[in-house]
Amino acid sequence: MPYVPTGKLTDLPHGHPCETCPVRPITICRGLDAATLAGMRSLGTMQRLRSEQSAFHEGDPAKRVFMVTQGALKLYTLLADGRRQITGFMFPGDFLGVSVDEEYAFTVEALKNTELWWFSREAFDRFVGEHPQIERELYRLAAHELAEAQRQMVLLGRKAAAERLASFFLSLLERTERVSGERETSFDLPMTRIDIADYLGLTKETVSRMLAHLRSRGLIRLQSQSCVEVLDRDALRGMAQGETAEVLG
Amino acid sequence: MPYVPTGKLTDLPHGHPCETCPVRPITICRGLDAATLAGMRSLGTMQRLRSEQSAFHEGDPAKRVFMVTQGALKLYTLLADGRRQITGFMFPGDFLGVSVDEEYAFTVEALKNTELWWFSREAFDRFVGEHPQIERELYRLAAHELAEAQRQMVLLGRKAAAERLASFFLSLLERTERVSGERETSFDLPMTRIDIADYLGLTKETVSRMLAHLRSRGLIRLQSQSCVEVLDRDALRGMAQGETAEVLG
DNA sequence: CGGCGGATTGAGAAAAATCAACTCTCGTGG
DNA sequence: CCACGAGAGTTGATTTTTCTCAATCCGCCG
Repeated sequence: MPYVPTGKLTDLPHGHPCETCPVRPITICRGLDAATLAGMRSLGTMQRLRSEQSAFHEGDPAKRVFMVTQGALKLYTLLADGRRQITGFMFPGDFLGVSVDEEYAFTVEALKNTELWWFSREAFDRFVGEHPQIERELYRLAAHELAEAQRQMVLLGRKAAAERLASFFLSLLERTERVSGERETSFDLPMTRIDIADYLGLTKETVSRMLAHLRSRGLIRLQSQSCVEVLDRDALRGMAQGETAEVLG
Repeated sequence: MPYVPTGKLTDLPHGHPCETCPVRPITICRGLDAATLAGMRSLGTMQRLRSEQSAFHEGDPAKRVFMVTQGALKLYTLLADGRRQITGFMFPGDFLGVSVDEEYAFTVEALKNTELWWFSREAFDRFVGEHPQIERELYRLAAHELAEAQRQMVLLGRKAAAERLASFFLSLLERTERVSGERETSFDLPMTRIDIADYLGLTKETVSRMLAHLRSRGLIRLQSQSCVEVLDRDALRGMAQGETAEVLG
């Protein structure tokens, strides 16, 4: 029976302990067994990034693939006048295999101190050639990414500001649960309000206001500026899915 | 040297004559050679759809994969209250291999009379198992799709209405050129204004207004309601990339 | 020729962006 | 240990963009 990603860690084919992120564009983050990952790592070079340092920039020749082992990163694209769209975040266990173009189509920048491993494209291609089962896995994972990308298109194209934030929070909560393997009621926000805004297609002010709105409705509580507690998960999900006709009330 | 999709038909690895679409989410449309396609077709069943008929609906069990041979289709997702996001269009040569989930995450509906071939997932999996080189090709094509999806996120998250329309038109023009293999100055719009709006995250009225705006600026001309002639390609590209600070002038 | 649906245009409303002021946090140094 | 300051975050007022609602136009098919 073919492996079908469902977003639940327990459904992974090999039970690899690496966690998953709900929001990743060209990143591939799961489904490789420990031996495979060890093999990949033996080809790789470890690199530490301090907060705000970049692994690479949009337009750099795409010579490397990456795997995150610690920390968190954001992926973004800039328009000519500086407008920025964050297309995803990366967390430990996420893999970035941009075997698509000559140049990176986006910039990858650390949200905090981060450790990652990189491999040359050639070494990676050789490795994949020697491990054919990876091929299919990569395809399935890429297809899973595509489904995520579609969800993000729905969010950006059709959801109201409060719905976007609710969706984002739900994704982060579910990711936290996949990592811990337990039911969770709170999660961490390793990114700034501006980063959230640039991911959700909003401004930092709107993010702030919608945060206040979700709070005043009793859906969430801020344990700190970067820790969100979910008080009413069903209502949050309802809002994320656009069930709430009157978003502001 | 690994095959790297660049969007140009001449760069395809096998020179398969099937065309490409600029806008496709989980669709995979190129890179398979004629013999492979013939093999796939021998497994498949031909199906004709009349305009507005669906190949399948969001939530249907995902038992089939598809290949388009004639016509055009739209892929969309609905929110609870009926808001719709079109995540892509499919054209002849496009392949839809949703080997991701138990259920389709979107609806596929014909824009006009359309001919497609479907295969059961099992038959397709078997076929791919017998043709391992397809595996890698599928991964590369999916990665290419992901890059497209990212571009669409930038469009939906950060571009103004006129810029979205300009980007869309440029994509369609470039696709038309890839199909014909020649420089083109006009292209067809097989979808309604509402479809365009739902693809660009706008309303039909805004699409209409921005169309008028591009026209009044001399960037395009409407040969008919569904045929756009590009008069100033550079200006259109400039607008698509967000170079125009004053979008309305 | 008539009518229907798609497309356009206009006026007003709503959502979010922008601009501006202020507050809170947190790290640093006295 | 506490005061300070810088940057992040919040809140408010206003503007802009896009949406919504409504009227009309147009093209196409019967």
